Amino acid sequence: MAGKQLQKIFDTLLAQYAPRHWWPGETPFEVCVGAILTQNTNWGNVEKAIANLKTADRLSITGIATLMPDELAALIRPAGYFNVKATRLQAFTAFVLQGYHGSLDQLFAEPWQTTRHELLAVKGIGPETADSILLYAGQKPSFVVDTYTRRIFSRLGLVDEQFSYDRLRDYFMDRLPLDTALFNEYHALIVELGKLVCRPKPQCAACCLSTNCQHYAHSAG
DNA sequence: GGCCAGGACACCA
DNA sequence: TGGTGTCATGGC
Repeated sequence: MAGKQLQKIFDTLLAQYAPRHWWPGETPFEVCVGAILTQNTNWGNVEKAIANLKTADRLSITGIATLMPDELAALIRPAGYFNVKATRLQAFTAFVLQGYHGSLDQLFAEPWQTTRHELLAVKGIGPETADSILLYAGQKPSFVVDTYTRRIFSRLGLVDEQFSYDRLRDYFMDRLPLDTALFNEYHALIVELGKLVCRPKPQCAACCLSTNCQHYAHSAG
């Protein structure tokens, strides 16, 4: 029943916005970098940081791992929190180098639940970042929950806004088939809707649910 | 000039 | 276990 509801919401979003073809990133490693850099940051800023890494020919596991922390921080400065994220990027590259000989293919060859557990043990990789890496870089069926997911589905009355990350994630994974393509598109569509209409402090519940809301033009800027 | 953006972590009660 | 402060740039 609830699964059908989630499927219907997905179908509605897909009809409204069309496939989003996520994640923006030319390689799995670029997706991993983007997942870390986008933490609490506008994607446009992340693109600038990634462009800097490409220009410096440092968008690779060893390229990032062998930079001095302050040099890496300077390159990713546009993404914000650059000192914190430089540490996190190097923690991730060290993890892949030490545990998997620098090979993402080897990392993703494990059972993905094991990979998730290991990713969460890397300092600076929380649940959303781990799930983004698994889903969009590793093509594993791990549903990604983000701020928009929480806002939208709590305002729809389907979940409690106070749900933990894992409980919210379980809500989707217990009700949808473990389908990588479905999870990929579902999260992308949620973000698309969220960016357009889901403001942190809506004037009414419809502000995050439909572009037809009378407040939409105002709240969406 | 303030708000917001595709979080995570340390610290404290 | 839950709440709060910190990390920071750039667009609107």
